Amino acid sequence: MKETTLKHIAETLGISITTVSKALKNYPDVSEKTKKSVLDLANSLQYTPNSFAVNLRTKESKTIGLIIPEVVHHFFSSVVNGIIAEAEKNGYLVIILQSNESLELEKKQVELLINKRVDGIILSLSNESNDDLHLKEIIRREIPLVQFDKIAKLIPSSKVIINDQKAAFEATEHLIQKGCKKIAHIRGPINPQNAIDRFLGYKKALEKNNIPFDSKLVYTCKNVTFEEGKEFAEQIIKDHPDVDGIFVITDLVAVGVLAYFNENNIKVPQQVKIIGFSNWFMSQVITPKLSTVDQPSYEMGVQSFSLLLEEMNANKEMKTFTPKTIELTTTVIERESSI
Amino acid sequence: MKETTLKHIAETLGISITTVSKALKNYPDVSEKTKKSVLDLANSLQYTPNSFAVNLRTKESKTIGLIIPEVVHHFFSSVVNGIIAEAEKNGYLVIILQSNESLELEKKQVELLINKRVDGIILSLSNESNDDLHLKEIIRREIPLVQFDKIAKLIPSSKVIINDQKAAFEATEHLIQKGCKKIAHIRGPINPQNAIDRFLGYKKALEKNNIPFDSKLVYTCKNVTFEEGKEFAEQIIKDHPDVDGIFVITDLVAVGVLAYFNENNIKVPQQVKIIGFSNWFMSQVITPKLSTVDQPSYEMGVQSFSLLLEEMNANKEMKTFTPKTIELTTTVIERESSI
DNA sequence: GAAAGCACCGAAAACGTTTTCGTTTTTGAA
DNA sequence: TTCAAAAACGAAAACGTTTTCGGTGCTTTC
Repeated sequence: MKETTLKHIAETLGISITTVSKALKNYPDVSEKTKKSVLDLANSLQYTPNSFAVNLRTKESKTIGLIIPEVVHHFFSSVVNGIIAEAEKNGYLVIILQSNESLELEKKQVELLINKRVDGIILSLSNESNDDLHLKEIIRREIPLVQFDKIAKLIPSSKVIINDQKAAFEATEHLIQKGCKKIAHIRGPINPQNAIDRFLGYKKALEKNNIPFDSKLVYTCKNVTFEEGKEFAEQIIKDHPDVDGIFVITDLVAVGVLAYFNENNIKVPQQVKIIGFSNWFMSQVITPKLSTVDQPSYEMGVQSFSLLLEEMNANKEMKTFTPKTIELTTTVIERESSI
Repeated sequence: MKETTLKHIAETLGISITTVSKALKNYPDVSEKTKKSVLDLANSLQYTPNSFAVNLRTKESKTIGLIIPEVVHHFFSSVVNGIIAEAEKNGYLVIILQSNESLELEKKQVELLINKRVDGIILSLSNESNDDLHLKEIIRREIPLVQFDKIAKLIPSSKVIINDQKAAFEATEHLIQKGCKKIAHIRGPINPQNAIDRFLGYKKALEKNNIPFDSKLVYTCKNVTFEEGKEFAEQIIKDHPDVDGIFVITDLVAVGVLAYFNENNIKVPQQVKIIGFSNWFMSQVITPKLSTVDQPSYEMGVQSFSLLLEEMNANKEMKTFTPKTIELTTTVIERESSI
C-alpha cells in the first residue's frame, strides 16, 4: 500500500505537481474547476502531505522540545499540561524528555533535541545543574529557548518564574503572624536557584521581625521526598523540642513532616505550625489540611509556550527578539496546619 | 549563520558528498585517511545531520506518538515515565497529546499524529470513547499501534492491560474476608471497558460468597474526582446506614470518601472498610492509610513501548507481526482502611 | 488587426540526505 | 611491463514538497 503523493494526484488528473500543490493550498492562480477536482481526488485518496518533505522544504517541524526533571510530580505534570494545551492550540506538537534531576542526562537530551531540529525548547533545570554549556549551545545555534521555574539566570533566554524569595518571605511571615517564635526551615538542594531564593526569603522574614537567624534550624533536602520529610521532622523535634513553626520547601516534604507528627502525636498546629509550598492537590486532602503557597503551574506552562512562540515567530520574520521574563504571582493559602 | 551540511564538508575537503556521507557512517569503502579528515572537520564544524532530510530519505522519524486522557494523574504520568524511559533507551522520542477524556479531541489527535507520520502510536482511550473509526484508520494505514489500560477490545492491535475483573474480584473478596456483609461499589463511568470489568469483578465476588447483589449499592462516577468521592460517601451513608464496606474504582475517589468520613466522624475501618484501586502515592500518606490494588503503571509503560518497538521492527523487515496482549499482575495491598 | 492585459498552468530548482552502481586508481602477481 | 583484482571514490537518482518565474492562450480595447 503506497502513500498517496502530489505526483499520484497530478498524474491521474493529467496536470502538473505544481498545480496540485497550489490547488491544495488555495493559491489564486488556479481555476476553481481544477481546485475542485484536485480537492475531491485528494479527499477520496485520503491524501495527507508528507511532513518529512514539508519539514525539509520549509525548515521547520512545528514541534518543540520540553525537558523537565520528572513528569511524575504534580507541579511538573501540571506545567506540561499547560504547555501541551497552548502548543496544540497553535499547531505545535511537544516532545517530552526527562532529566531525572541529572545534569548528564539533561545535556544529552539537549543534544537530542538539537539534532532533531525542534523549532524551540522549553526547559526547567535539574537540581544537579551547575553548569550551562548546553544552554549556551542552544543560544549559539539560535534555537528559541524558554526557561521556567528552575532557571540559569545568566543565560539570555526568556524566562517564566515566580518570585521565590518574596513567596518564601510571605510564607515565613505568615507563621510569624500566627505567633511562631522559633521557626525551622527544610530547604531544597544546594544548587537550584529557587531553593536558595526561598531560603533567603525565610531568612529575611526572620530578620525583619527581629527573630535571630539560626543556621542550625535549617535542614537541607537531598532528594526532596516524602521520606525526607518524615526524617527531618523527627530530627527537628529531637534537636529543638521548642520549635513552633516549620517552613518547608515543598508540599510533598511537608506532608512527610505532617505524617511523622501525626504518628507521634505531636499536635499540628497547636504545638507546631507548618506551611508548605506549591499547593499541590494533596495538601487539601490530608488532615490537618496543609497551609501552603499557591504557585500557578498550569499558567506557567501556558506563558512559557507563549513566549517561545513569540520568539519563533520573530525568528521567522527575521526580526530581532529580546528575551522577556514573566513573573507570576503567588499567594499564601491558609489552612488548618497554621491556624 | 548557516548550518553545516555534507556539501560544505565535501567542498572544503575537495571530495564528493557521497564520500563524506559514507565516511561519517563508517562505510568500508572509504580509506582510513579520508575518514579521519572528514570526521575531524565534521567535529570542528559541529556537524549534525539534518534530520528532516534523513527522515525523508529513510521514511522514519524515530518518533512515536502517545495519547492519554490526562498527564496530571499519578497513574498516567507514571506510565508516561515508563514509555519515555524505554523509548529513549532505544533512540526514540515521544510526542505526548492529551485527549482530556474527550472522544472528539482524541480523534483529532490521532489525525495529527498520522499527519506527522510518527513511526508508531501508543494510546489509552478516553472515557467518552465508544467508537473506534480513528483506531481503524491507524490500522488501515499500517501504523504500529499499542493500546494500554483503557482499550478497545475489538481493534486488532497489541495491548498491555491488567485483569480488571480479577483484580476487582480480589479487592471485593478482601473486604468480605475482613467481615463485610453489605458492600457498596463506587464505579467508573459507563463507557470504559475497565470500569465495566471492575464492576463485574465486584459482582462476581458477592455472588461467590453468597451475598445478594443489590444494584442500589452501586454508584456511578461521571468525572472520577475527589469531590465525587465525598458526595457519594454522603449519599451512601444516607441511603444505606448499614453499609460496612466500599470498593471504590480508584484511589482518588476513595480518598474523597475517606475525607468525608473523617469529617463526619464515621470510623474507618471500624464502621466502614474501604479499598481503592491503583495504589497511587497518596494512599499511604493519609490517615487512615488506604487499602488498594497495586497496578504496575511504570511497567505498563515499559511493556507498551517494547511491544510497539517489536512491531515497528517487524514492519521494517517486512515481516508480518501478530498483535500480542500482555497482562500484568495486580496485588491487593492491605492497609489501615480495611483492617 | 495589433497590443495589452489577464487567467491559468508548468518546468525546474531547491531542501540535505542515502544508496546503488559504475568508474577510477592502486596494488600485487606474473 | 602487463593485467586482473582490490580498494577508493563519485555521479546521479530518489525521497515529496514548495515556490519562483516564465510561459501559454484567451479576452479586451483602441
